[in-house]
Amino acid sequence: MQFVQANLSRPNMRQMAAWRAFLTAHARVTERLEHELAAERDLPLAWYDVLVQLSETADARLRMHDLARAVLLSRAGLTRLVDRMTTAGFVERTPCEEDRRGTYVAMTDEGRDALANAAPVHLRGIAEHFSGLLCETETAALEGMMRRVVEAPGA
Amino acid sequence: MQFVQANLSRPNMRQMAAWRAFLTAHARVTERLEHELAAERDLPLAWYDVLVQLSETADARLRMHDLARAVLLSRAGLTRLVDRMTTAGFVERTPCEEDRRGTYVAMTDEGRDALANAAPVHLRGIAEHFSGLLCETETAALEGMMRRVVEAPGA
DNA sequence: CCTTCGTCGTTGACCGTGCGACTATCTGCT
DNA sequence: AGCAGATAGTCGCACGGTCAACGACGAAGG
Repeated sequence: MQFVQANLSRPNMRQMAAWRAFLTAHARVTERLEHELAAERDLPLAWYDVLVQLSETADARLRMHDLARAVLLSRAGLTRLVDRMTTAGFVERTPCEEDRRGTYVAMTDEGRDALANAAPVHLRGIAEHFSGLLCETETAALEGMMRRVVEAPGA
Repeated sequence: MQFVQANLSRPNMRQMAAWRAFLTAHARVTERLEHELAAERDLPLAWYDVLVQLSETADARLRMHDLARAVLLSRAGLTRLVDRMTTAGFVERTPCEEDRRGTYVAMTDEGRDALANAAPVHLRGIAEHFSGLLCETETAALEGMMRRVVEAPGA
């Protein structure tokens, strides 16, 4: 295991095969999930993501900046996404008292309903198209690898 | 291993953790690669992808339809991408004699140069941000999992 | 031969995202 | 207190993507 970081110059053939499989797997799965959610609940995946992130906080609200990091979006992109979700009635903006530059995004009851409604579809999709295809050992191994990739000193 | 497909209803906590790690890993890695290639060679990743696909064929040309499938893009999207790459001089369109509806996209010498120039940067990036973080066993395991996901009877 | 249907590639209208610039605000230092 | 620099969120712009519709062409059947 101490030679894991050895080959830093060029991936060999096996490594490239794994890399490509990784890319297409991601593309296929997200595509399937996106389509299912759009077809069965008429909800974009990005919206679902926002609702999930909000639902996992104690008071169902998050600062724009933190929410942007959580949903893998630029702050500018999130501004508009929250705009749309606000007019749809799923979230609302509230000013931040502690830091008057900031804005909280809070989930509305309507948003909570939409999430509760969409969650089963999405979770079933994940199980069907991803988790269900991996045994326990593999799942654990995958999480380890992915965590390492995420936490690598990248940028 | 015969219970792999067992839990098809909802992912458990470990499975969700793996799923999320998978998502963020993909986002982080592609983001890093995209930025590196843009910064060091001023080449979008999508352009690089097209050039790679073309370079891997016998005569360095591909029908629009096939190219679209290869780079995970809609045909409409590819039309515009090829438009831009044509004005940049990296590829050129040639009519298809066998089927006069069709169009071939062929890589130009300039395109070949751009690819040769960009490849080291991109491959180093893959090695540094992905392959290099996985040992041989893990790489093989990952490829197996991803292949299974891709080939699952999805849509 | 001609019709019908499917396929190939392109185009127009529209949508969503990232980047850079900008304002407002906070923080740390003198 | 006052100033410099960092940070939060928004906005204009350009880019790149999808969807629906279209014209051109090929394939199958009468």
